[in-house]
Amino acid sequence: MSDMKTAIMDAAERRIQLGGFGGFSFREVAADVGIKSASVHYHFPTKDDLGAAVLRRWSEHTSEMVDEELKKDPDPVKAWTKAFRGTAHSDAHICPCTVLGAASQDLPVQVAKEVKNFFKMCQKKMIAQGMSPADAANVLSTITGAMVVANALRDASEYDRATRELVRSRKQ
Amino acid sequence: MSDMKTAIMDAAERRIQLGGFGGFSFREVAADVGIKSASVHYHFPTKDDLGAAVLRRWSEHTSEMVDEELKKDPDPVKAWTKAFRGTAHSDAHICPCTVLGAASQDLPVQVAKEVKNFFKMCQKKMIAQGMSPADAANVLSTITGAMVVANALRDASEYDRATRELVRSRKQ
DNA sequence: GATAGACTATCTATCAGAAGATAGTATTAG
DNA sequence: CTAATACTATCTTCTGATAGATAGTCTATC
Repeated sequence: MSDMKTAIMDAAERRIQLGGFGGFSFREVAADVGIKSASVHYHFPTKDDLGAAVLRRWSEHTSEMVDEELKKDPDPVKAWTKAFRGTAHSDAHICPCTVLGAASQDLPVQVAKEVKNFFKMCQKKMIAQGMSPADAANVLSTITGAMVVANALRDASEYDRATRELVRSRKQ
Repeated sequence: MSDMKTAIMDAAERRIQLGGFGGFSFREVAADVGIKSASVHYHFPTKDDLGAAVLRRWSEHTSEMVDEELKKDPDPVKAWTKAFRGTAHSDAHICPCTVLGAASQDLPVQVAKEVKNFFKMCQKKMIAQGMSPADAANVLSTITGAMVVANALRDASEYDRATRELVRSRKQ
């Protein structure tokens, strides 16, 4: 993948995190990376393509991140909580799949499918790591919602408050 | 409040639930209620005004709904879980404050403030009902995230799976 | 009771800006 | 030379917003 293609995806990812699919334009992304909007179309023919590519990369990235965390601590709940915590405490504050998941009914099919795949990946991976389907659903919802609430309240520590309790009760 | 003003807010609320703040236009809302876009401006001068009004009404409505649930069952966790469950299983599938909370960094200040107020209201009310601040943060995040995940997966029963576990573990 | 004025709600028409997308052209590296 | 990359220029459509006209309703005064 070319540097420019990566830079475009970085910019688009950031803007999706801030304002969702309708919250970014080819012109904004182009300005972010220092080219013209028509040139973005060269790398990603349509907006759908760009959005889907960003989400697919995020999903792969998240999967790898969780694997890394699991090497440090074998508890899957802790691994997932910690992986999402990194996002909640980053400048972006929230994961792009969560932003689009909340508004997924108005998304182009191609993009909505990637959103769906992200959450499916999370659940399947959790279950493969030994969690029950019920626990997987609960943990995924809690860390997802914690990002949303923390983002809305503009207080990243809200993520820790919501998830600390979760990890504690589950350790028993 | 006039019937037309209510109808406009109903239409805007619905469209916010589907696609967020950028996901609706004056023309769409106007068409939904059978008037022209300029007439919507008569009732709500700016888009910010309309969005903020919708969220404020939703917040009040939610507060009342929880009060109703509490009359049937004094357990606040159950009351909140049930109130949000109604939204998750409705046609809209998700609460407008959650949609905008996920993308709240790109919102007009007036609207972002209403989103913040909604989540603050939820937490304060939970604590006033006897929940600990940690439990309030955890429950609010879980039911919020459950709506997002269920919406993304296009499966409302996912809300039940995520929250059933929560209610069980908390009852002890 | 009738009439003048004000208010309410909607309309038509229009604006300036931004959006996604395309065609055709230029530049540059191998 | 040619292939990859980025450009200029442009199109159409949609957006929030405003100005001004119109019709109906309410109210207060004569």
